[in-house]
Amino acid sequence: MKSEKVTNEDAAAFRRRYDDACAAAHALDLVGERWALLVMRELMTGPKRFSDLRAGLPGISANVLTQRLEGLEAVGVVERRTLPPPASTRVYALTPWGLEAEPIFQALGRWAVRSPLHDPTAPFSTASFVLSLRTMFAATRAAGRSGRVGFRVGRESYLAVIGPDGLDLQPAEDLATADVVLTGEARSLAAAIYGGQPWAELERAGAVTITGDRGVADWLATLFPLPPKVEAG
Amino acid sequence: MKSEKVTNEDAAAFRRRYDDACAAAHALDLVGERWALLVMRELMTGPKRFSDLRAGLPGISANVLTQRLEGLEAVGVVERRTLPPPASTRVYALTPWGLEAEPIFQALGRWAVRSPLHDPTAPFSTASFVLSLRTMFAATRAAGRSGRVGFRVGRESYLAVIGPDGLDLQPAEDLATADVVLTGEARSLAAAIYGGQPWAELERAGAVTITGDRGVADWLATLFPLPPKVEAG
DNA sequence: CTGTATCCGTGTTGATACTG
DNA sequence: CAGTATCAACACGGATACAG
Repeated sequence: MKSEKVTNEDAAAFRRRYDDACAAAHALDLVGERWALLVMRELMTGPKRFSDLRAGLPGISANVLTQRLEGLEAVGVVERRTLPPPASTRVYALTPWGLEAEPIFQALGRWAVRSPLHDPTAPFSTASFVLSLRTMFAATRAAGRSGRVGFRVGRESYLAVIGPDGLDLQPAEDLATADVVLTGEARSLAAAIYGGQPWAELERAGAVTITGDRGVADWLATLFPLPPKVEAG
Repeated sequence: MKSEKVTNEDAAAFRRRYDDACAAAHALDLVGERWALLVMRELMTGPKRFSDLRAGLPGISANVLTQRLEGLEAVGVVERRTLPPPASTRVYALTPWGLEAEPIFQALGRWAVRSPLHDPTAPFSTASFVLSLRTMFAATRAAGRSGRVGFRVGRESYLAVIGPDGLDLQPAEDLATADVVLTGEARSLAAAIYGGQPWAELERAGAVTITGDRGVADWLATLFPLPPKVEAG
């Protein structure tokens, strides 16, 4: 019934657009709907299935996720893929242009992390954690030293390569080349990296497992400083 | 009547918040509602009155603008001020932290300007124009040369100082120190600076008036390159 | 003249239940 | 697992009336 009356997808995607030539306003036409940017955030670290997206987006309902994926696909930000057999699963991925939206998340995150109302105890998806590391890395703190840190969060794993060119943090199946591998929930890893909680404490609590060079883990926890909070309103 | 039932402003501002520790998600809790970021955009170039905001936001209704201003004030992004007599007008201004949100607009704008669906013929507010110049300035194109360009758009005026430190573009009442002053609608100025339309053509059409060194105006129009469009979906 | 509050039609959002 | 259908609540936007 809906598809009978709508002549093209653009009309559906732009039901309520801003009438504004400003490119930032256009960005909000494209990805300003509720949940749209968070769907993109989940896809920034790689293709995901429908249910993986739901898992990383606490509170989204299935129909809204469907609508957002359709809308993002219509404007060229997301594409559907079907994995080759034997998986044959349908996944959603960002297009190359969608991938270029990462600076938007960095700007939003850097700004909002100063908010006095920010609640860091809420659910924290793996994609958020990975993006936050890429956002908050302070190259000046690394001071020429280099290292390789593996992360295992849930079923996903990532490798962070810190060197003279900064931080390169990407999904990686093989963490054998890492100096140290940190295993745990995103929230626990964040507690050490952002909250200053000692690794040993998290290990005792069973929240984190460290394999390899603990010195590198301690060093890592000094590389992601948070800016000071704004005075509460 | 509203304030009788609502215990605090946070409840009103967060009726529909994401349950997510990600700072970018929190940013959307703060400023992700429809119109909120565009209200901030209008305030990025300085305090404005209610009716000025409406003028720069085609399509917003008075009650929605009131709601957004209340919400942004509640979270510490906007503050009300009353100008000293004899003006005694109430204006809205960004707080220092609100002003720090400019990188968000730059990231959004830089990303969306590549969109094949972007319509540059829509209304273009003065604030958008000024922000777009700050966003798109390419320091490498200036190549060591310096200059001072005044802009008069409607009743507002701005001074752009281009030098070794890049571009500094701020509101300024006195444009006497400018090498050249460009007067016209934002859209006309953008046609030359972004669209490559010759100044002379715009002058003949009565859309732009140039006072001073035309060579500086021509040079200016080379300093704001737009990235290539993405292939249409 | 500058905002603010209220009513109301319309469309979007989100929870539950359900189907391929 | 991957979505669709239905429905209630609420947000948006227009008009209008009101307050400083």
